[in-house]
Amino acid sequence: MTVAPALTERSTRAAEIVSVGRRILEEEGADALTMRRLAAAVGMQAPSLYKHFGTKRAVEAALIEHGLLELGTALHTAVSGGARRGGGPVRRLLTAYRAAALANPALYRLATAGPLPREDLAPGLEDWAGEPFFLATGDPSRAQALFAFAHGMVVLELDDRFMPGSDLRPAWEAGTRVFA
Amino acid sequence: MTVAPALTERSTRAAEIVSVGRRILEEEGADALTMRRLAAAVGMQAPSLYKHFGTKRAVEAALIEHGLLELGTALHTAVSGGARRGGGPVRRLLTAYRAAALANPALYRLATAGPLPREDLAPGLEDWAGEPFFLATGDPSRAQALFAFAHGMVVLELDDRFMPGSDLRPAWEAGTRVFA
DNA sequence: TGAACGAAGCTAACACAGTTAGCCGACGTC
DNA sequence: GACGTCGGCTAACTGTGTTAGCTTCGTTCA
Repeated sequence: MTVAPALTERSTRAAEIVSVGRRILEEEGADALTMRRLAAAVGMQAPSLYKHFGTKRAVEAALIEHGLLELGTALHTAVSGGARRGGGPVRRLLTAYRAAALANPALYRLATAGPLPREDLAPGLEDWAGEPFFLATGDPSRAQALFAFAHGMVVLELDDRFMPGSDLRPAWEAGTRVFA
Repeated sequence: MTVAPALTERSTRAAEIVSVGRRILEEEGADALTMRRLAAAVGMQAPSLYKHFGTKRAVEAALIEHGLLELGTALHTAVSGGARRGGGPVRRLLTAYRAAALANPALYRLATAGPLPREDLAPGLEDWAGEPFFLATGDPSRAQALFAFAHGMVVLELDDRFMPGSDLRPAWEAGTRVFA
């Protein structure tokens, strides 16, 4: 369970579409990820996209795979990185989680908010990406609670839901202390 | 700060629109809350809605006010409800939070996910609704962390993001113990 | 009493979203 | 050489939020 699952295989053209889609997502935000916009960026007309992906959700599912893979990679290395790095596993996990999420906000939201198209995802990927929470806590329920805290912090920060201008490091610190 | 702020005043027609909108939201979900659908339900054409609300976001802001008011009310009574009820303030707060959120999932999401149109909200409402987290913890950073945990749990549960079929009570219990 | 005016409805229309139908050229295979 | 699939195209449909412009009704004011 410690090696990342392989992503769904795609033709080179499909892979190119996903890659361009990701660039749009990061550079222009989720609203810009439109079938027409995506098609134009890859050099075709919108309906032609449907020769490669059955629906927009399927394109998003491919992007979600990349998001989960990167997030999972960051969390696994953080948790398994031994005593060399500072703090216990919970602290390292939370630090890595926040950094990975804020590095690609749009991809993070796509991958973690809204319903998950599990049938379009590489098998085992979701479990693998979430495994570090169990590794850091040693208990399924605590893992879920810790995941909820981390996701809540990130999503509330991205949505600017905390009091405007408040420094969030103490809140992360409070959560870290409480869960460690 | 302990009495709920007054909501934005509205004409009777505008109030009716909001009330109908809320019914649609709860009975048919967020996707069904369409300007045409809403207008039809209230007995008019879609463009006529713009005589009462400048934009769909404004209608949603009115609904958000109701959501924040109800959520805040539930949290305040939970926190201020003395030793009569079981557990400490954190436990009572989290229990009330989950119950209020799951009672009206669509309204909860509208009120807590995505960017908040603060300029369209009754002044003080947001602060007041979030105050119970401070009252239960006595510390701003712990309050933010606890809020993040609660919101994360609810939103992940609503999005069915936990392993399918998992009982979430232990996770809530773990969070409760950790923050109490 | 009548003129003026604002509030609140209407229809028509626009731009843009995802998506479908149907056509067509290039390519590989029997 | 025929055939079929792959991957592109255009045209078009439905549904979204929203705007422009017209009308109608009730109120107000000279």
